[in-house]
Amino acid sequence: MSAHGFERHDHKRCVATALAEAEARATAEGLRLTPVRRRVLELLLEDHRAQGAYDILARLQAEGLGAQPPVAYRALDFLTKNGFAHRIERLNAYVACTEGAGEHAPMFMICKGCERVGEIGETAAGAGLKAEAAAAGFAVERQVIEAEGLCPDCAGTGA
Amino acid sequence: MSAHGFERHDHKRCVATALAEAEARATAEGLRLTPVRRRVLELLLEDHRAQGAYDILARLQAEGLGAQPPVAYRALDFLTKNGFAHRIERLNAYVACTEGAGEHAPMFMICKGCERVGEIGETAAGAGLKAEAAAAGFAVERQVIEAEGLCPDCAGTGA
DNA sequence: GCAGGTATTGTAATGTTATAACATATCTAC
DNA sequence: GTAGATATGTTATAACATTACAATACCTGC
Ligand SMILES: [Zn+2]
Ligand SMILES: [Zn+2]
Ligand SMILES: [Zn+2]
Ligand SMILES: [Zn+2]
Repeated sequence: MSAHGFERHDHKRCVATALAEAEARATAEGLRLTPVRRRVLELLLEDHRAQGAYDILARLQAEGLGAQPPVAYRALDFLTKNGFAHRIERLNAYVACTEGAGEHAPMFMICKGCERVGEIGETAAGAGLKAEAAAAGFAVERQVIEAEGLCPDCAGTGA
Repeated sequence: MSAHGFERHDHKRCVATALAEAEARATAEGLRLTPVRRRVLELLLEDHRAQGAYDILARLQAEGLGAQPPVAYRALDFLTKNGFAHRIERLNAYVACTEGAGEHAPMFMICKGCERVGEIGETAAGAGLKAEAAAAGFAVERQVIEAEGLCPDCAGTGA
């Protein structure tokens, strides 16, 4: 089931799976999923909305896990560098990864109605981008593919 | 000459053409290309690098054209809304459009070596994005497609 | 177990990007 | 020339991000 995050689903299971996979991969690859990092991942997993670094920071502060911006940014850097989360450039915010595997260059769909962000792992858009870049002799190191609009639910309600 | 901005070219002509087209389109569509807006467009056209709002603001200040952030942001908003310039989300910065026509959803190639930004008007990436979104029932209003890496010149030098 | 190096966290200060809100001026249409 | 719309001037503040350095935790070899 190609979960892009908008369809109805058992989100508790969704969270549990993601967390378990993260733990497993961290162990396998010798990554240290420390308390702050793990907690930030949990916070991002709470729903499929993107959260800003300062939203995360506020939560950490409330829990006594860190008081200054670098605490949040460092955890988010760790999570994004290792593919547990992604940064949404359009929003200057972060979402938990819903595609599990390590390296990937996904595309995102950002709903202006409900603020959810859907992820698609490998896309025609990504392939197209690589092809265009190659044709121009451009060597791609990182790519950003984001669509902003209305998710199926929100488009239906005319919102 | 599908100018993506990286190839060698007569940049004076490049600027003159863009400016003339902007004037023409502004007149045709009843848009007001005021002194500040026109000057900001000129500043963006100076080269094919992206410039931050505060870079622009500094230039305006030096020229006595405006002293506060909103002056720069408003001009940039006008230019981007009307397709004379584009915002590069990855850089929180702005480039002049090199594709002339009105509505378009381009992709950008951001060089980490020389900081130039190349634009491609309509791309396979854009088409792919639309297709993926449609398949997911997502209604796209705006899209962001940006590749970061090395341009042909910079990739050659191993930089 | 303990020294020494590496990775992580704590904290203060600061830098950068962006907007809200409201006053004033300019343009356009009638 | 007056009214309404559009654009600009200005203050203040919000939102996002990093630098720099100190302290601690952790691993690893001995
Ligand atoms: Zn879920
Ligand atoms: Zn939605
Ligand atoms: Zn040029
Ligand atoms: Zn370059």
